[in-house]
Amino acid sequence: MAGKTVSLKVLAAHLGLTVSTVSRALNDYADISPVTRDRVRKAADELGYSANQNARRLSIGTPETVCYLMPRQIGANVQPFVAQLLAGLGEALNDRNWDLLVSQAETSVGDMTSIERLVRSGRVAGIVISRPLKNDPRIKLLQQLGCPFVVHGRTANSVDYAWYDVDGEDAFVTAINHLERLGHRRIGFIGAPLQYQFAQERLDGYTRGVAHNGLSQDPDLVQIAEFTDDGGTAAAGVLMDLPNPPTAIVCVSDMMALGALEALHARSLTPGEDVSVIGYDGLYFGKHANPPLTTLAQPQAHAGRRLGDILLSIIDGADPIKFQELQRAHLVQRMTDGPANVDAGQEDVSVREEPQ
Amino acid sequence: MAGKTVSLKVLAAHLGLTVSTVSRALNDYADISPVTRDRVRKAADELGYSANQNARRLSIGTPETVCYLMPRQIGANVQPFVAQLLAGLGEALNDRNWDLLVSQAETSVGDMTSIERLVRSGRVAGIVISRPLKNDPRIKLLQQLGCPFVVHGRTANSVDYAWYDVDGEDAFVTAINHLERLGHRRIGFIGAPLQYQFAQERLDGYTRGVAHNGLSQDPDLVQIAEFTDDGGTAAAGVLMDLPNPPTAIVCVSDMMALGALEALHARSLTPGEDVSVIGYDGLYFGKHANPPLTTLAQPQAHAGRRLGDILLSIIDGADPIKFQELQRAHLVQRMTDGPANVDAGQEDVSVREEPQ
DNA sequence: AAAACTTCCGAAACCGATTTCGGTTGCTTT
DNA sequence: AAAGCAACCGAAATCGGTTTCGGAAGTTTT
Repeated sequence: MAGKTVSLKVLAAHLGLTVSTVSRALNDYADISPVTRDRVRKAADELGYSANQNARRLSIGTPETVCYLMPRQIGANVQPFVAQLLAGLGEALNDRNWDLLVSQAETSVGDMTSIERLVRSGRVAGIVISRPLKNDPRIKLLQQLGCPFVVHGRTANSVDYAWYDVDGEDAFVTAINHLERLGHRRIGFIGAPLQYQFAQERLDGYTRGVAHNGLSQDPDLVQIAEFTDDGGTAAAGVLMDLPNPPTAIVCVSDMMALGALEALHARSLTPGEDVSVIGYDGLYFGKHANPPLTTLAQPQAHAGRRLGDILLSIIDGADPIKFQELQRAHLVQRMTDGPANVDAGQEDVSVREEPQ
Repeated sequence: MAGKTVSLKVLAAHLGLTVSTVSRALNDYADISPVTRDRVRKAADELGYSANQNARRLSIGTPETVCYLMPRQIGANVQPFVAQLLAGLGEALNDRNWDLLVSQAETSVGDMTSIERLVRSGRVAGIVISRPLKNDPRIKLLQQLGCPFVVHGRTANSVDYAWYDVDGEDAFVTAINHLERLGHRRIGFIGAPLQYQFAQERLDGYTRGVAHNGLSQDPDLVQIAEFTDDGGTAAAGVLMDLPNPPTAIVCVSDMMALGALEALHARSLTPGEDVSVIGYDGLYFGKHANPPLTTLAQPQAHAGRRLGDILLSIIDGADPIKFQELQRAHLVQRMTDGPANVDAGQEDVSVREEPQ
């Protein structure tokens, strides 16, 4: 049971049949008698036969494999969502016994050449890409190659391909509305470089929410920084050192929000009391932040599964533009949102509600 | 340039050569004249030819692919290290143009059958598995199958296969020594279920460190709980409600340590002052915990790269038992370790050193 | 100028499956 | 009993490459 790999040929010899008969028996062809079919099945089990996939896929003409293109690290950042996404993707593929390949390139031109090779060499039948740029060249390439794909996120012009995204703009409108109800009139925004579409969307949401509620549109309230916790710290520092600092800050990511909290601590301001902070991502760790971070959570577990299903549908011939799914983020209230404190910037801890 | 896939045959026809000549030209055979070689190369580029990998690998007899077996979620836990590990693995494989497959199974018997299929169907030339059980059946299976593999972590008996691990036992001795120097005499241990070998190792380190330093060996100081933050909270609760609670706690993971911090807060104890807490993993997020978590960090980025290199060496024929690499964890001091406070359990915030 | 080498390329087997097509059996029709 | 019809299986082509082997040119040796 250990030794040599058992091919269709040796299995056939073992049974006194030909390879074609054995193959058809294993693949449930109608012209094989039930008794030989069962006999073949049994022998295959005993000998531990499993069809060579390279041969099989060469023959049937599809690699039965899709590829997830891992996003490069942005900054020194980890990507905690990758594991969950892969789990969901794998689940969708497992139902068909397809394989999941992961690929990553150092550079963005590396991405381009590696996509082209993956497709041209017949290794993958479809590709999932994450976190596209505003105008992402990979999408045009995939379209030119005629390779089925689905995007986790969107680009600026997202009409002619399949994507699954969380509505960042809507989420930020929600956040602004929430803060407005808490009495905030000057709300700061900490953003990421606008080459990423998600960064633009969330800024759009902020802008719309602020305008819609008639809040301050002071351009100084918008701070773009490096997409890391340190970036968040720096941006929050700028905001709080403004002559007229905001009473609340929304951040494009939890990581940046965590950084922002540090800036508040450094100024002896209490998040959620002196200044409200809302992050984005719903990272589990935010629960243990100081204080626990209020955030806009996305249903990550679901994303992988859906991306897989969508991609398989497209490979099966469905029209890509039928798959443009927008999920809503939902507000997870923890401890960093609270009523506006108009004295922010001055120490005023008398309004704390928590006992002890 | 978009349309049909260009095979060796059409490339040969385009050039007026035979497939065998073209193939040998592309593979640098000596019996092809430099001029035709260059001519072939150029045409291949222009037509965007890329050898079909299923055909190629069938022919050369190796899948040129390795598989990473994703660990199942333990508890409701995320696995932030997976992305980094995959990045390192991919890097090692990229050097040879090999592919990286990821696979995951719901159950542990699912793991067994999926390993067997992956190997028997010739899809992978080697496998990486993470976080083995004390006595992990997957290892025996892989050995029986004759499939090259390397383990990220170790089992109880780890003499006859390749592994890469961080020395959890040594790390916990280090932690205990550190706490002893800070004056702690009663140190609690929050562990995970001992079916995982890493859980046993870290407990062993704790036991050895405590014995070596002549500290309290009260069995009540050892608490095993679910491998989640809530498990950590529960275990820390038990410890602190002891008649004679510890002045410090070491935890088998950062996640459990974060949970432990919650238990301390609930009792109005200040981590790092009233009770010291040391985690394990070096999660980046610990930096933003309340307060920032002191931890034993492991060099995760390195792990993937090494695992990939080791596996490739074994596939090349190297002896697996030559690759048994033990990395050291190092203490990252943040804010949750401090001098022993013998009044722990009673509220005493007068010794805080931090201003404001 | 014939023999002996090189140099370079084509023919064909092979990797391990799938799938079409055709040909035996054995059994039912008249 | 001859013809017709299922049911069942084998032969062979095919997928797209790699690799061995042999042979036709062109060059050098005698």
